[in-house]
Amino acid sequence: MAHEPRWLDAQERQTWLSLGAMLINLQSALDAQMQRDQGISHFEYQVLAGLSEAADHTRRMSELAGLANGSLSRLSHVVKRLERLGWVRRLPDPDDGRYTLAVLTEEGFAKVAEAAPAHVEEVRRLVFDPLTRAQQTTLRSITERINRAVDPDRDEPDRPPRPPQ
Amino acid sequence: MAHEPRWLDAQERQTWLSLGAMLINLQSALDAQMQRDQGISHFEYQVLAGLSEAADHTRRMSELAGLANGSLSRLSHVVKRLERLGWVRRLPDPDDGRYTLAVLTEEGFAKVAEAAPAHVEEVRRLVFDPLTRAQQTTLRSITERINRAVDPDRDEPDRPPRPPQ
DNA sequence: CATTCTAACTTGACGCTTCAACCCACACTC
DNA sequence: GAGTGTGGGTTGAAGCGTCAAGTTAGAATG
Repeated sequence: MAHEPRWLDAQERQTWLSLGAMLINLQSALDAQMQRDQGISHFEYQVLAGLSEAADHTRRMSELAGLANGSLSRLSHVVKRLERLGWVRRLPDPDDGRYTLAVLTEEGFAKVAEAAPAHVEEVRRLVFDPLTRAQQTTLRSITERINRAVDPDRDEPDRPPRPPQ
Repeated sequence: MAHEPRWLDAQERQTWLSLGAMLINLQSALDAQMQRDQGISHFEYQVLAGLSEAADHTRRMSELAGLANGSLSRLSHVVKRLERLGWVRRLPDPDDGRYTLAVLTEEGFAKVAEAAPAHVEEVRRLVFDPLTRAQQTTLRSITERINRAVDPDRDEPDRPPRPPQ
């Protein structure tokens, strides 16, 4: 038999409602800005940006999917579109034919460069500017904790891997 | 001519990456739990829960859409499905025929009651348990600030409306 | 009381994401 | 080196959300 559930109290309830709203609305705001200004989705931007930050503008598909927080299947469909648009090329990894490498083209890089300034500006406006420095710091810690609860196998970037026992 | 964009520094970048990941992964975790245990989406649950919390298990469609953070169009499609499943009924508001009232049925209420315990448990596990009390408090404040930045016309619940000048 | 306006809601089509099935390259085993 | 396993990637179909267009009820205007 199950225990009586630990219902949320009034405080927690408000916090949860507010977080739930943010989950939806922040996403759609970022998507709307990117769609309006650049005609691409926020996810497509993340893919292009992920490539532009790689040393040779090249990444494995699986690596890219992780960066953009999407499934491999979703990425595959999206990269097919981006390839049709001439912003990305795909080729099998010469070192290991199981991997596929996605490479940013010149035109693709130009697109990211064009989109980036308005995007950071929007992130600043919606996320950082409304918060105090202390809140920004706490936000990082909060999101890292929640991310670990959601996916314990996840390794936060820039955090040294815990040494094996 | 545009100013040089205020790029994110290393700190901010990590915070933003972590928040972006949470935006996606928390949502999909909640969705996955609800789909697995109850065969419905998290959004559908929110709709049913929104009705179950109303005095007479009845709400206007537009009110419901706001509660569940979805468009009216999306809600209309979803309620059609919930109606087919026998969990919700729709009728025009007798007081004002422009509104549509959605009413939770007995079966619909039973469904929410069945789904609710595991849902709160999941919310606790993923959101509240990993955080300190102080972080929980700060989280509310952070999400409210971001929500206001995203949509300035939004009125946070349980916050007295600012008196007109 | 006719006209116009506004806002709530619905609908269908289109586009995107998911899901399951599949293919393929390499590793591992015997 | 044949057989099996594993994991990366792709594909097509099915389902869901969005968008634009349409419908309707009531308010506002004359």
